[in-house]
Amino acid sequence: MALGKDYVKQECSLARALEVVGERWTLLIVRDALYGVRRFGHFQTHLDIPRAVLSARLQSLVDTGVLDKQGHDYVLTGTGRDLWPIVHSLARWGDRNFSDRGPCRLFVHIGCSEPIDAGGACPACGRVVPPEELEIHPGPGLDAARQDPVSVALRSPHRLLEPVPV
Amino acid sequence: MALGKDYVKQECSLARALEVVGERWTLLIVRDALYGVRRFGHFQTHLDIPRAVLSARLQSLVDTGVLDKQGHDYVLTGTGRDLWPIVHSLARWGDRNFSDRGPCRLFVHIGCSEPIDAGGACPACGRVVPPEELEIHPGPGLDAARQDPVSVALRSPHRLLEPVPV
DNA sequence: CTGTATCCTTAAAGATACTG
DNA sequence: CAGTATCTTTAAGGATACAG
Repeated sequence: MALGKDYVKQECSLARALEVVGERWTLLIVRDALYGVRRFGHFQTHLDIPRAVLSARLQSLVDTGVLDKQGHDYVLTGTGRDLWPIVHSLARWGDRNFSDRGPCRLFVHIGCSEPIDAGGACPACGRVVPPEELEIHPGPGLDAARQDPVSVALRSPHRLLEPVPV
Repeated sequence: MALGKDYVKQECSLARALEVVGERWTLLIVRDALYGVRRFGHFQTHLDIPRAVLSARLQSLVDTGVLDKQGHDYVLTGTGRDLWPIVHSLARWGDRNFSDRGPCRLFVHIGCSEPIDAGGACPACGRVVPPEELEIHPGPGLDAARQDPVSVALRSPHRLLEPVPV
């Protein structure tokens, strides 16, 4: 993010985190990765991001240890997967405050068949559920007349292996 | 953030949230506000941000309903206070993954005298504790030789009413 | 003290074409 | 398919001065 000399000195945890995931596009890339996207071209199709920018972001995420590059696949590390509750909470915050129709998508813990809460935890089992144990369903925030390409294309996020037409 | 035309169409909750708080500086400003900062000059001193940029960010946060301008004070709305667990989780993520000495600051629920967990909840009472009920203590991630100006200047974040020398 | 306005410099975004 | 390279435009950062 290049916040500049002063933030490093400030010894602020939040600033340090934002140096890693605070740049434009970065958290959207991480979200896609949490949904199971691994390939350059699939990120590109989904996000409609300039290739040069995507290249730089992926490189940076590899450098900081959020992604690991395995052949042509970018796969989340533990550090990266650890971002899931944050990504989820932020999306829910967006829903609560800037959507007049509620969430665009609903996440159901496959094991318990319960929708997870705003913090990403399953009310039934109490755990923060990682994305690979979730089913995605279209929510009321989506245009009802339109099918949701994401939730239609897959039930579990980790079946999102092909680029989905948006 | 001006992510561009496509994100709005994408009906993505996360993208919408990032349009509001995803720009550079914005989340740092929100964090300061959560710590009790309200005045233009205090944000400016703390963050060492150009006045023009700070002015634009504050205006934008007021426009989106994260802050409310009351006279010369910028005070968090419910929407803004609602960002606390997210800001806290992100900072903890930064600590866990990018600090070799642990968190820079520790947050203790005043009522229960218990440090809150990574999600911002108090282990004793189970609630997600809002910042005004927290005491800040310097953590091991801080340079031990240096006093932490934030935790020295105040015990509760909401006593951070004066600009603190950094 | 709280901003706005100006000017300059740098960096990032976007579009497009090209290579392994 | 997975990127690089180049070019243009736009936005942001930093310094400074000025007004309410």
